[in-house]
Amino acid sequence: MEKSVSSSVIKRLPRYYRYLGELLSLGIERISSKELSQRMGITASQIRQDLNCFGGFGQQGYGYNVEYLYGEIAKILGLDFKYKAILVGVGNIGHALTQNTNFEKRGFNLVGIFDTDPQKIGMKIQNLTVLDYKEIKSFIEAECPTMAILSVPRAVANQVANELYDMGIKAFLNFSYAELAKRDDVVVENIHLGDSLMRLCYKISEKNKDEV
Amino acid sequence: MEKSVSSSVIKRLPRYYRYLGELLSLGIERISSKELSQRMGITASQIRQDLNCFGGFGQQGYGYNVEYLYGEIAKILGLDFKYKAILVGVGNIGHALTQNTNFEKRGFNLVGIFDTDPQKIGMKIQNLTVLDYKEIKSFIEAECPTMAILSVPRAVANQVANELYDMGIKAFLNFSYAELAKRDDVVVENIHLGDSLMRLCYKISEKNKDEV
DNA sequence: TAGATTGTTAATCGATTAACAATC
DNA sequence: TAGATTGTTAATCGATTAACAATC
Repeated sequence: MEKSVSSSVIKRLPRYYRYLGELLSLGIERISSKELSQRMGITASQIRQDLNCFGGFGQQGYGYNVEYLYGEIAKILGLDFKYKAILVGVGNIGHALTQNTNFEKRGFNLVGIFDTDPQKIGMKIQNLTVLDYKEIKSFIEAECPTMAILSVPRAVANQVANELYDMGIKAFLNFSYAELAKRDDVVVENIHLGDSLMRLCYKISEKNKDEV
Repeated sequence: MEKSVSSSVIKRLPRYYRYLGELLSLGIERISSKELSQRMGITASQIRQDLNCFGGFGQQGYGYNVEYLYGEIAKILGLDFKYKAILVGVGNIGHALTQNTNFEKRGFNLVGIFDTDPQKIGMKIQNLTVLDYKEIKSFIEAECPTMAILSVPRAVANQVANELYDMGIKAFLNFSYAELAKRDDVVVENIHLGDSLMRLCYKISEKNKDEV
Protein backbone atom coordinates (compact mmCIF):
# COMPACT_ATOMS: atom_id res chain seq x y z
CA MET A 1 0.00 0.00 0.00
CA GLU A 2 2.60 2.54 1.06
CA LYS A 3 5.32 3.41 -1.38
CA SER A 4 8.27 1.49 -0.01
CA VAL A 5 11.21 3.50 1.18
CA SER A 6 14.50 3.07 -0.67
CA SER A 7 17.15 0.99 0.99
CA SER A 8 19.59 3.90 0.84
CA VAL A 9 17.34 5.73 3.23
CA ILE A 10 16.84 2.73 5.51
CA LYS A 11 20.58 2.25 5.83
CA ARG A 12 20.93 5.75 7.19
CA LEU A 13 18.14 5.55 9.75
CA PRO A 14 20.14 3.87 12.52
CA ARG A 15 22.81 6.50 12.13
CA TYR A 16 20.30 9.30 12.55
CA TYR A 17 18.97 7.49 15.56
CA ARG A 18 22.43 7.27 17.10
CA TYR A 19 23.18 10.94 16.54
CA LEU A 20 19.87 11.99 17.97
CA GLY A 21 20.43 9.80 21.01
CA GLU A 22 23.72 11.55 21.53
CA LEU A 23 22.17 15.00 21.19
CA LEU A 24 19.52 13.93 23.63
CA SER A 25 22.08 12.83 26.18
CA LEU A 26 23.84 16.17 25.71
CA GLY A 27 20.61 17.89 26.66
CA ILE A 28 20.11 19.52 23.27
CA GLU A 29 16.44 20.25 22.70
CA ARG A 30 16.17 21.28 19.09
CA ILE A 31 18.29 20.94 15.99
CA SER A 32 18.04 22.19 12.43
CA SER A 33 18.76 19.97 9.46
CA LYS A 34 21.65 22.30 8.72
CA GLU A 35 23.37 21.82 12.06
CA LEU A 36 22.74 18.08 12.08
CA SER A 37 24.14 17.86 8.57
CA GLN A 38 27.34 19.51 9.69
CA ARG A 39 27.72 17.14 12.61
CA MET A 40 27.05 14.09 10.48
CA GLY A 41 28.97 15.16 7.41
CA ILE A 42 26.05 14.88 5.00
CA THR A 43 23.82 17.48 3.33
CA ALA A 44 20.88 19.12 5.05
CA SER A 45 18.87 18.35 1.94
CA GLN A 46 19.41 14.66 2.38
CA ILE A 47 18.31 14.74 5.99
CA ARG A 48 15.09 16.53 5.12
CA GLN A 49 14.43 14.23 2.17
CA ASP A 50 15.09 11.15 4.26
CA LEU A 51 12.84 12.18 7.11
CA ASN A 52 10.07 13.21 4.78
CA CYS A 53 9.82 9.66 3.52
CA PHE A 54 8.10 8.96 6.80
CA GLY A 55 6.35 12.21 7.57
CA GLY A 56 6.91 15.82 8.51
CA PHE A 57 8.60 15.79 11.86
CA GLY A 58 9.95 19.32 11.84
CA GLN A 59 8.60 22.82 12.03
CA GLN A 60 9.48 25.70 9.74
CA GLY A 61 11.64 28.30 11.37
CA TYR A 62 12.34 26.02 14.34
CA GLY A 63 13.87 22.80 13.09
CA TYR A 64 13.36 19.44 14.77
CA ASN A 65 12.64 18.67 18.38
CA VAL A 66 15.35 16.18 19.30
CA GLU A 67 13.37 14.11 21.76
CA TYR A 68 10.32 13.91 19.53
CA LEU A 69 12.30 13.00 16.43
CA TYR A 70 14.28 10.41 18.37
CA GLY A 71 11.04 8.80 19.46
CA GLU A 72 9.57 8.90 15.96
CA ILE A 73 12.61 7.23 14.42
CA ALA A 74 12.43 4.56 17.11
CA LYS A 75 8.84 3.92 16.02
CA ILE A 76 9.82 3.84 12.34
CA LEU A 77 12.55 1.32 13.09
CA GLY A 78 10.10 -0.72 15.15
CA LEU A 79 12.17 -0.49 18.31
CA ASP A 80 9.09 0.03 20.44
CA PHE A 81 8.06 -3.57 19.86
CA LYS A 82 10.44 -6.22 21.21
CA TYR A 83 10.70 -9.17 18.86
CA LYS A 84 11.76 -12.44 20.42
CA ALA A 85 15.15 -13.61 19.21
CA ILE A 86 17.14 -16.81 19.59
CA LEU A 87 20.85 -17.35 19.21
CA VAL A 88 21.91 -20.45 17.32
CA GLY A 89 25.55 -21.38 17.75
CA VAL A 90 27.53 -20.33 20.79
CA GLY A 91 30.83 -19.79 19.07
CA ASN A 92 33.01 -16.94 20.13
CA ILE A 93 31.06 -14.45 18.14
CA GLY A 94 27.73 -15.75 19.34
CA HIS A 95 28.93 -15.58 22.91
CA ALA A 96 30.37 -12.11 22.48
CA LEU A 97 27.11 -10.89 21.05
CA THR A 98 25.08 -11.85 24.07
CA GLN A 99 27.46 -9.94 26.32
CA ASN A 100 27.95 -6.81 24.30
CA THR A 101 24.79 -6.10 22.51
CA ASN A 102 21.96 -4.35 24.18
CA PHE A 103 19.25 -6.23 22.37
CA GLU A 104 16.48 -4.55 24.30
CA LYS A 105 17.48 -1.14 23.00
CA ARG A 106 17.49 -2.38 19.43
CA GLY A 107 14.11 -4.02 19.23
CA PHE A 108 14.82 -7.53 20.38
CA ASN A 109 14.51 -9.76 23.38
CA LEU A 110 16.86 -12.73 23.55
CA VAL A 111 14.82 -15.69 24.76
CA GLY A 112 16.87 -18.77 23.90
CA ILE A 113 20.38 -19.96 23.12
CA PHE A 114 21.14 -23.21 21.30
CA ASP A 115 24.12 -25.33 20.40
CA THR A 116 24.90 -28.93 19.50
CA ASP A 117 28.12 -29.17 21.50
CA PRO A 118 27.54 -31.14 24.76
CA GLN A 119 30.25 -29.04 26.38
CA LYS A 120 28.26 -25.90 25.78
CA ILE A 121 24.79 -27.22 26.50
CA GLY A 122 23.86 -26.30 30.05
CA MET A 123 26.18 -23.30 30.19
CA LYS A 124 24.71 -20.17 31.72
CA ILE A 125 24.94 -17.10 29.52
CA GLN A 126 23.41 -13.93 30.83
CA ASN A 127 20.19 -15.14 32.39
CA LEU A 128 19.78 -18.01 29.94
CA THR A 129 20.90 -21.62 29.81
CA VAL A 130 22.31 -22.98 26.56
CA LEU A 131 19.88 -25.58 25.28
CA ASP A 132 20.39 -28.58 23.05
CA TYR A 133 19.69 -27.78 19.41
CA LYS A 134 17.55 -30.93 19.37
CA GLU A 135 15.02 -29.14 21.55
CA ILE A 136 14.77 -26.14 19.29
CA LYS A 137 11.62 -27.25 17.51
CA SER A 138 9.51 -27.57 20.59
CA PHE A 139 11.01 -24.37 21.92
CA ILE A 140 10.06 -22.46 18.80
CA GLU A 141 6.57 -23.90 18.87
CA ALA A 142 6.13 -22.76 22.44
CA GLU A 143 7.84 -19.37 22.28
CA CYS A 144 7.36 -18.33 18.66
CA PRO A 145 10.53 -16.27 18.30
CA THR A 146 10.64 -13.96 15.30
CA MET A 147 14.35 -13.78 14.63
CA ALA A 148 17.37 -16.06 14.81
CA ILE A 149 20.98 -14.99 15.11
CA LEU A 150 22.93 -17.45 13.01
CA SER A 151 26.38 -17.92 14.39
CA VAL A 152 27.11 -21.41 13.12
CA PRO A 153 29.93 -22.69 10.94
CA ARG A 154 29.76 -21.82 7.27
CA ALA A 155 29.29 -25.42 6.20
CA VAL A 156 25.99 -25.88 8.03
CA ALA A 157 24.61 -22.35 7.81
CA ASN A 158 22.18 -22.93 4.98
CA GLN A 159 20.96 -26.21 6.37
CA VAL A 160 20.28 -24.69 9.79
CA ALA A 161 18.62 -21.68 8.18
CA ASN A 162 16.35 -23.99 6.20
CA GLU A 163 15.40 -25.97 9.28
CA LEU A 164 14.61 -22.81 11.20
CA TYR A 165 12.65 -21.49 8.24
CA ASP A 166 10.49 -24.60 8.26
CA MET A 167 9.91 -24.08 11.96
CA GLY A 168 8.60 -20.61 11.20
CA ILE A 169 11.56 -18.26 11.56
CA LYS A 170 11.60 -15.68 8.79
CA ALA A 171 14.26 -13.24 9.99
CA PHE A 172 17.98 -13.82 10.39
CA LEU A 173 21.00 -11.95 11.59
CA ASN A 174 23.64 -13.90 9.73
CA PHE A 175 27.17 -13.98 11.10
CA SER A 176 28.18 -17.06 9.23
CA TYR A 177 30.40 -16.57 6.25
CA ALA A 178 27.91 -18.37 4.06
CA GLU A 179 25.44 -16.51 1.90
CA LEU A 180 21.91 -17.51 2.84
CA ALA A 181 19.68 -18.57 -0.02
CA LYS A 182 17.22 -15.79 -0.78
CA ARG A 183 13.53 -16.22 -0.14
CA ASP A 184 10.76 -13.76 -0.66
CA ASP A 185 9.29 -14.08 2.80
CA VAL A 186 12.56 -13.92 4.70
CA VAL A 187 14.51 -10.86 5.82
CA VAL A 188 18.23 -11.08 6.45
CA GLU A 189 20.98 -8.84 7.68
CA ASN A 190 24.45 -10.15 6.97
CA ILE A 191 27.51 -9.35 8.98
CA HIS A 192 30.48 -10.60 7.04
CA LEU A 193 33.52 -9.63 9.06
CA GLY A 194 35.83 -11.00 6.39
CA ASP A 195 34.36 -8.65 3.80
CA SER A 196 34.98 -5.66 6.03
CA LEU A 197 38.58 -6.71 6.49
CA MET A 198 39.04 -7.04 2.75
CA ARG A 199 37.50 -3.65 2.05
CA LEU A 200 39.81 -2.12 4.60
CA CYS A 201 42.71 -3.90 2.97
CA TYR A 202 41.69 -2.41 -0.37
CA LYS A 203 41.48 1.09 1.07
CA ILE A 204 44.91 0.77 2.66
CA SER A 205 46.40 -0.50 -0.58
CA GLU A 206 44.85 2.35 -2.55
CA LYS A 207 46.13 4.92 -0.11
CA ASN A 208 49.62 3.49 -0.33
CA LYS A 209 49.54 3.64 -4.11
CA ASP A 210 48.65 7.33 -4.02
CA GLU A 211 51.52 8.05 -1.68
CA VAL A 212 54.12 6.28 -3.75
CA MET B 1 46.50 9.44 -11.13
CA GLU B 2 44.02 6.66 -11.77
CA LYS B 3 40.35 7.52 -11.84
CA SER B 4 39.21 6.29 -8.45
CA VAL B 5 36.71 3.47 -8.42
CA SER B 6 33.28 4.18 -6.99
CA SER B 7 32.55 2.86 -3.54
CA SER B 8 29.55 0.94 -4.88
CA VAL B 9 31.96 -1.18 -6.85
CA ILE B 10 34.40 -1.61 -3.96
CA LYS B 11 31.63 -2.85 -1.71
CA ARG B 12 30.88 -5.65 -4.15
CA LEU B 13 34.46 -6.81 -4.63
CA PRO B 14 34.67 -9.04 -1.53
CA ARG B 15 31.46 -10.73 -2.57
CA TYR B 16 32.84 -11.51 -6.01
CA TYR B 17 35.92 -12.82 -4.32
CA ARG B 18 33.88 -15.12 -2.09
CA TYR B 19 31.84 -16.49 -4.96
CA LEU B 20 34.92 -17.12 -7.05
CA GLY B 21 36.58 -18.87 -4.14
CA GLU B 22 33.56 -21.12 -3.90
CA LEU B 23 33.59 -21.87 -7.62
CA LEU B 24 37.27 -22.62 -7.35
CA SER B 25 36.71 -25.09 -4.54
CA LEU B 26 33.98 -26.70 -6.62
CA GLY B 27 36.53 -27.23 -9.35
CA ILE B 28 34.83 -24.95 -11.84
CA GLU B 29 37.34 -23.64 -14.36
CA ARG B 30 35.55 -20.97 -16.30
CA ILE B 31 32.42 -18.89 -15.81
CA SER B 32 30.56 -16.37 -17.92
CA SER B 33 29.26 -13.13 -16.51
CA LYS B 34 25.80 -14.45 -17.27
CA GLU B 35 26.12 -17.56 -15.18
CA LEU B 36 27.83 -15.75 -12.34
CA SER B 37 25.10 -13.13 -12.40
CA GLN B 38 22.48 -15.81 -11.98
CA ARG B 39 24.28 -17.34 -9.04
CA MET B 40 24.77 -14.00 -7.34
CA GLY B 41 21.42 -12.49 -8.12
CA ILE B 42 22.76 -9.44 -9.92
CA THR B 43 22.98 -8.49 -13.62
CA ALA B 44 25.70 -9.71 -15.94
CA SER B 45 26.12 -6.14 -17.08
CA GLN B 46 27.03 -5.05 -13.60
CA ILE B 47 29.63 -7.77 -13.23
CA ARG B 48 31.30 -6.81 -16.50
CA GLN B 49 31.18 -3.11 -15.65
CA ASP B 50 32.60 -3.71 -12.20
CA LEU B 51 35.47 -5.85 -13.38
CA ASN B 52 36.32 -3.47 -16.19
CA CYS B 53 37.04 -0.76 -13.65
CA PHE B 54 40.23 -2.67 -13.02
CA GLY B 55 41.01 -4.21 -16.38
CA GLY B 56 39.84 -6.75 -18.91
CA PHE B 57 40.06 -10.11 -17.18
CA GLY B 58 37.83 -12.06 -19.53
CA GLN B 59 37.93 -13.34 -23.03
CA GLN B 60 35.22 -12.94 -25.66
CA GLY B 61 33.45 -16.16 -26.39
CA TYR B 62 34.95 -17.86 -23.35
CA GLY B 63 34.11 -15.91 -20.24
CA TYR B 64 36.39 -15.66 -17.24
CA ASN B 65 38.92 -18.13 -15.98
CA VAL B 66 37.93 -18.66 -12.35
CA GLU B 67 41.37 -19.18 -10.90
CA TYR B 68 42.88 -16.26 -12.78
CA LEU B 69 40.07 -13.88 -11.88
CA TYR B 70 40.18 -14.99 -8.26
CA GLY B 71 43.86 -14.17 -8.16
CA GLU B 72 43.38 -10.82 -9.87
CA ILE B 73 40.69 -9.74 -7.43
CA ALA B 74 42.95 -10.76 -4.56
CA LYS B 75 45.57 -8.44 -6.01
CA ILE B 76 43.08 -5.63 -6.46
CA LEU B 77 41.98 -6.01 -2.85
CA GLY B 78 45.59 -6.05 -1.78
CA LEU B 79 45.34 -9.46 -0.13
CA ASP B 80 48.72 -10.52 -1.48
CA PHE B 81 50.42 -8.12 0.88
CA LYS B 82 49.93 -8.82 4.61
CA TYR B 83 49.54 -5.63 6.58
CA LYS B 84 50.45 -5.83 10.24
CA ALA B 85 47.45 -5.35 12.52
CA ILE B 86 47.01 -4.88 16.24
CA LEU B 87 43.94 -5.49 18.36
CA VAL B 88 43.16 -2.86 20.96
CA GLY B 89 40.68 -3.94 23.60
CA VAL B 90 40.14 -7.58 24.46
CA GLY B 91 36.43 -7.42 25.13
CA ASN B 92 34.27 -10.30 24.05
CA ILE B 93 34.13 -9.11 20.51
CA GLY B 94 37.82 -8.48 20.32
CA HIS B 95 38.49 -11.92 21.69
CA ALA B 96 36.02 -13.56 19.36
CA LEU B 97 37.64 -11.87 16.40
CA THR B 98 41.03 -13.36 17.07
CA GLN B 99 39.54 -16.83 17.20
CA ASN B 100 37.20 -16.68 14.25
CA THR B 101 38.73 -14.50 11.69
CA ASN B 102 41.29 -15.78 9.32
CA PHE B 103 43.26 -12.57 9.12
CA GLU B 104 45.90 -14.07 6.90
CA LYS B 105 43.40 -14.79 4.19
CA ARG B 106 42.11 -11.24 4.28
CA GLY B 107 45.30 -9.30 3.97
CA PHE B 108 46.37 -8.94 7.58
CA ASN B 109 48.74 -10.36 10.10
CA LEU B 110 47.83 -9.91 13.75
CA VAL B 111 51.01 -8.99 15.59
CA GLY B 112 49.88 -7.53 18.90
CA ILE B 113 47.00 -7.47 21.37
CA PHE B 114 46.54 -4.74 23.97
CA ASP B 115 44.33 -3.97 26.94
CA THR B 116 44.41 -1.85 30.08
CA ASP B 117 42.79 -4.44 32.35
CA PRO B 118 45.43 -6.13 34.57
CA GLN B 119 43.31 -9.26 34.53
CA LYS B 120 43.67 -9.53 30.79
CA ILE B 121 47.29 -8.47 30.45
CA GLY B 122 49.45 -11.57 30.15
CA MET B 123 46.63 -13.75 28.82
CA LYS B 124 47.58 -15.96 25.91
CA ILE B 125 45.38 -15.55 22.83
CA GLN B 126 46.26 -17.58 19.81
CA ASN B 127 50.05 -17.32 19.69
CA LEU B 128 50.12 -13.86 21.25
CA THR B 129 50.28 -12.50 24.78
CA VAL B 130 48.02 -9.62 25.73
CA LEU B 131 50.22 -6.62 26.41
CA ASP B 132 49.69 -3.58 28.59
CA TYR B 133 48.29 -0.66 26.62
CA LYS B 134 51.01 1.45 28.24
CA GLU B 135 53.54 -0.38 26.13
CA ILE B 136 51.75 0.26 22.88
CA LYS B 137 53.83 3.25 21.85
CA SER B 138 57.16 1.46 21.92
CA PHE B 139 55.55 -1.56 20.31
CA ILE B 140 54.24 0.52 17.43
CA GLU B 141 57.58 2.21 16.99
CA ALA B 142 59.27 -1.17 16.77
CA GLU B 143 56.73 -3.08 14.69
CA CYS B 144 55.08 -0.33 12.63
CA PRO B 145 51.66 -1.97 12.31
CA THR B 146 49.41 -0.51 9.63
CA MET B 147 45.99 -1.18 11.07
CA ALA B 148 44.30 -1.27 14.46
CA ILE B 149 41.16 -3.13 15.36
CA LEU B 150 39.33 -0.90 17.79
CA SER B 151 37.31 -2.93 20.20
CA VAL B 152 37.21 -0.55 23.12
CA PRO B 153 34.25 0.96 24.99
CA ARG B 154 32.41 3.71 23.20
CA ALA B 155 33.40 6.34 25.72
CA VAL B 156 37.13 6.06 25.01
CA ALA B 157 37.04 5.09 21.33
CA ASN B 158 37.88 8.50 19.91
CA GLN B 159 40.57 9.17 22.47
CA VAL B 160 42.27 5.85 21.76
CA ALA B 161 41.92 6.39 18.02
CA ASN B 162 43.58 9.79 18.35
CA GLU B 163 46.43 8.38 20.38
CA LEU B 164 47.01 5.62 17.86
CA TYR B 165 46.80 8.14 15.04
CA ASP B 166 49.55 10.19 16.62
CA MET B 167 51.62 7.03 16.88
CA GLY B 168 51.24 6.55 13.15
CA ILE B 169 48.23 4.27 12.69
CA LYS B 170 46.08 5.44 9.80
CA ALA B 171 43.68 2.51 9.33
CA PHE B 172 41.01 1.25 11.70
CA LEU B 173 38.50 -1.53 11.90
CA ASN B 174 36.07 0.06 14.30
CA PHE B 175 33.83 -2.17 16.40
CA SER B 176 33.10 0.45 18.98
CA TYR B 177 29.71 2.03 18.84
CA ALA B 178 31.29 5.46 18.59
CA GLU B 179 31.72 7.23 15.29
CA LEU B 180 35.36 7.99 14.69
CA ALA B 181 36.18 11.57 13.76
CA LYS B 182 36.97 11.75 10.07
CA ARG B 183 40.43 12.56 8.85
CA ASP B 184 41.68 12.79 5.31
CA ASP B 185 44.62 10.49 5.79
CA VAL B 186 42.79 7.78 7.71
CA VAL B 187 40.76 4.87 6.35
CA VAL B 188 38.06 3.27 8.48
CA GLU B 189 35.69 0.37 8.25
CA ASN B 190 32.90 0.47 10.79
CA ILE B 191 31.09 -2.55 12.12
CA HIS B 192 28.13 -1.31 14.07
CA LEU B 193 26.29 -4.39 15.26
CA GLY B 194 23.57 -2.28 16.79
CA ASP B 195 22.81 -0.67 13.44
CA SER B 196 22.42 -4.07 11.83
CA LEU B 197 20.01 -5.13 14.53
CA MET B 198 17.94 -2.00 14.04
CA ARG B 199 17.81 -2.43 10.27
CA LEU B 200 16.65 -5.98 10.77
CA CYS B 201 14.05 -4.74 13.21
CA TYR B 202 12.84 -2.27 10.59
CA LYS B 203 12.58 -4.97 7.94
CA ILE B 204 10.62 -7.24 10.25
CA SER B 205 8.27 -4.44 11.18
CA GLU B 206 7.69 -3.53 7.53
CA LYS B 207 6.98 -7.12 6.63
CA ASN B 208 4.49 -7.43 9.44
CA LYS B 209 2.71 -4.28 8.28
CA ASP B 210 2.29 -5.71 4.80
CA GLU B 211 0.80 -8.88 6.18
CA VAL B 212 -1.76 -7.20 8.39
C1' DT C 1 33.53 -19.95 -39.93
C1' DA C 2 29.65 -19.55 -36.53
C1' DG C 3 28.59 -19.01 -31.81
C1' DA C 4 29.51 -17.12 -27.60
C1' DT C 5 30.64 -13.67 -24.69
C1' DT C 6 33.35 -9.90 -23.60
C1' DG C 7 34.42 -4.77 -23.25
C1' DT C 8 32.32 -0.53 -23.86
C1' DT C 9 29.13 2.98 -25.27
C1' DA C 10 24.48 4.69 -24.82
C1' DA C 11 19.98 4.80 -22.37
C1' DT C 12 17.60 4.45 -18.21
C1' DC C 13 16.83 4.70 -13.72
C1' DG C 14 17.35 6.21 -9.01
C1' DA C 15 19.54 8.92 -5.52
C1' DT C 16 21.45 13.22 -4.14
C1' DT C 17 21.65 18.05 -4.15
C1' DA C 18 19.84 22.64 -5.01
C1' DA C 19 16.28 25.87 -4.92
C1' DC C 20 12.36 28.01 -3.19
C1' DA C 21 7.63 28.71 -1.81
C1' DA C 22 5.14 27.68 2.41
C1' DT C 23 4.87 28.62 7.10
C1' DC C 24 6.17 28.64 11.84
C1' DT D 1 6.32 41.37 11.13
C1' DA D 2 11.03 39.53 9.83
C1' DG D 3 13.99 35.62 10.10
C1' DA D 4 14.61 30.95 10.03
C1' DT D 5 13.91 26.65 8.45
C1' DT D 6 11.00 23.19 6.85
C1' DG D 7 8.67 20.32 3.14
C1' DT D 8 8.78 19.61 -1.60
C1' DT D 9 9.62 20.26 -6.42
C1' DA D 10 13.13 20.62 -9.94
C1' DA D 11 17.94 19.92 -11.52
C1' DT D 12 21.99 17.30 -11.28
C1' DC D 13 24.65 13.65 -10.68
C1' DG D 14 25.97 8.86 -10.48
C1' DA D 15 24.98 4.07 -10.80
C1' DT D 16 22.71 0.41 -13.13
C1' DT D 17 21.01 -1.76 -17.12
C1' DA D 18 20.65 -2.50 -22.04
C1' DA D 19 22.60 -2.86 -26.44
C1' DC D 20 25.96 -4.00 -29.64
C1' DA D 21 30.31 -3.96 -32.08
C1' DA D 22 34.68 -6.27 -31.28
C1' DT D 23 36.84 -10.53 -30.97
C1' DC D 24 38.04 -14.95 -29.16
